[in-house]
Amino acid sequence: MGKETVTSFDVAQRAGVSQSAVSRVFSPGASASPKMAEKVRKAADELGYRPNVLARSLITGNSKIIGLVVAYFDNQFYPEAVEKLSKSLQVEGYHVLVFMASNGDDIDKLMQDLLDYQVEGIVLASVAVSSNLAERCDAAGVPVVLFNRHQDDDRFSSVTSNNYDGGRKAAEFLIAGGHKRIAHIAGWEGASTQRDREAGFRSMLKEKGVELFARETGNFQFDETQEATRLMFNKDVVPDAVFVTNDHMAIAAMECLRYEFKLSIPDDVSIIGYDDVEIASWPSYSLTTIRQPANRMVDETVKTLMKRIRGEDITPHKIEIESPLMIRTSARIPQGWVNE
Amino acid sequence: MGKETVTSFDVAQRAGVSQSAVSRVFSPGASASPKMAEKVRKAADELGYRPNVLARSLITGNSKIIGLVVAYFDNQFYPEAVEKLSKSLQVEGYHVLVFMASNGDDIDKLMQDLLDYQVEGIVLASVAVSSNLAERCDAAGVPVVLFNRHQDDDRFSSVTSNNYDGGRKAAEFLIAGGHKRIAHIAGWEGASTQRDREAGFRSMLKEKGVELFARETGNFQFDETQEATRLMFNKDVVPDAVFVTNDHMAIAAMECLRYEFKLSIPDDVSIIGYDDVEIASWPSYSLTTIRQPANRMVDETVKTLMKRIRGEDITPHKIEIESPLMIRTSARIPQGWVNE
DNA sequence: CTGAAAGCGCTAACAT
DNA sequence: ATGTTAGCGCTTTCAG
Repeated sequence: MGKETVTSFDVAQRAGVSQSAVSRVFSPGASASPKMAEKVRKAADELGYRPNVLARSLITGNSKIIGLVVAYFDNQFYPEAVEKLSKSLQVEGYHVLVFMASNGDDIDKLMQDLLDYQVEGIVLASVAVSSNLAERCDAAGVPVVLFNRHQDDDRFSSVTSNNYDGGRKAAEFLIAGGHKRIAHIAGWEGASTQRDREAGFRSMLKEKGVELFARETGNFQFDETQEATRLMFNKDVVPDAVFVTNDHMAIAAMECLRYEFKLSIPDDVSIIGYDDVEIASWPSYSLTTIRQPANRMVDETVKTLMKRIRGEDITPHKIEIESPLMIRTSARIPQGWVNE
Repeated sequence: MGKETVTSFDVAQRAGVSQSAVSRVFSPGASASPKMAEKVRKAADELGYRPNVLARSLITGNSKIIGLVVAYFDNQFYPEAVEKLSKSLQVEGYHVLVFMASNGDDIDKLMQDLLDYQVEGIVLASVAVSSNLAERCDAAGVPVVLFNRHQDDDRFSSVTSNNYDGGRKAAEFLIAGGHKRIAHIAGWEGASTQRDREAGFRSMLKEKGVELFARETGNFQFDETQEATRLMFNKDVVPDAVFVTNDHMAIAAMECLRYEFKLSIPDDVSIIGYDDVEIASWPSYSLTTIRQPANRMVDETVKTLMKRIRGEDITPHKIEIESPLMIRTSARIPQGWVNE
């Protein structure tokens, strides 16, 4: 086990130049003669020198690291998004420091830890945070973007799909399909996505004069969703359609409906989800769902972050991405339906 | 947007003590009188002071960050593992800096970047690395553990399941089930997991005097696996059982077999996977598979890393975790089969 | 274009 | 137990 650190000083010595010359050669906007650069590069290679990013950031203030807080990977939407996010950030020269928020963790504390690492930006995936922390991030000049959530706090940017509209589309499709007993299985009500999707869903129902037939909560959890499904279908009269708040939960419901209740989808009951995760398109589910475009959401997240880091655009934005209905076969297709 | 950094110096001033006193109060094994600690804490709180981890690490040499390189999240096994890994490391006071290796990326370069961040350890999930890099990590005193892969290079620790044995179990189960045309769909052959699982599988086949009926490659990819499946089943005589190298691919194969070939599982063909990801247990698949215990693998990874970081145990180890057969219904269950 | 010198925020001897 | 003094490895004025 070796631990001899090769410093810019060592390189300077070997190349017969000053230490600051070495620094220049390894800095982006450097001014060094080709000859010098050559000498230095050679010496560096021979010694196996590489600049210490941490030392650099201490002085420049640019750690080149972005903090990411994410609650869980069960819902496939998140690993998908995180993979894309990480890759996008990498091409910008940034890297992601991950904080997994275990259930019941103090998010504020996590974010403090994050700030201690001198992150240049923070993305919060599916977690909310106190306004006290918002304050601190603001004070530290660290931009925060909420991914797939939004909060009223004006200090945060957020990137979501148009959840309200998505909810409306789900309702419209189900109603047009001639369903008479339309139900909803909800996620955790503290989440803005849940509230917005449901609000949109209900607004369309109302507009068409349709009453919500039943409602249960699955809390974004697979098991709890199955429990909710049982509650909903252990009745004399059961729904003929259900809008489930996300695909992960929708699939839980489908498994339960098919294998415990022996119901046929969509003949006995139509299911609509939200997200359009990879799994949704597998033939076993062929889930009709509202597509939440992870790619575009990530692009906007990165763009927002970079702008704010570069100080180009200081004001937080709430970005909403359009989410199309992906028609597959888990929900009855209305006669003559023409998708917008 | 503020950016006034509060330093230990500011706190010292306000508390009327020396700067090093502040440092001591915020250091683990500090020696500070209760009174002093009190004063300092108060001043720190009022100013919103928090130690700069990067500055600290510059001097202590402990960045408290672990580098993670991971290739993809498509295979659910990885997000599961990464979530657990991140959480475990967090309780040890470490955090994970993620590098996503896009296909075709130069892993060596990625690892160099990682080293530039002064990571204290590196875990490589499903990627291999040149011995040149092994050299550098060794020189830098940074322990590397291969997760779910192994390499012959002695400088790396590795944590895998007992893939060879797992392959044997799969074959044994299929043979005992009376299958006559046993096939294999392989992953990328550069991966040790693939080689080991297949080697074990074949060794048991041989032992029982059974010939491998067919073999195709799915390259760990969903689509390619479906292509491989088509190749294999667009024949007059087709397999009556197939061992697929991992669950992710096994599910791809099942989708193809059921919905394109209208085959019944396990009546027409038995399927065995490997990993036991969450999805495998869903009723739609009820996949018989070799369980690769992510929990234990992560525990061993963290343990190995911590030991080496603390300098307690310098020698790299190759750890193999036992992997039990999870019997579900995707493969015919042999008459009177008794699981070990 | 290059070198000398200062200092980023902190910890760790070394004194007291 | 506390303060003083050196740096960690680097970037960045400032002279030359």
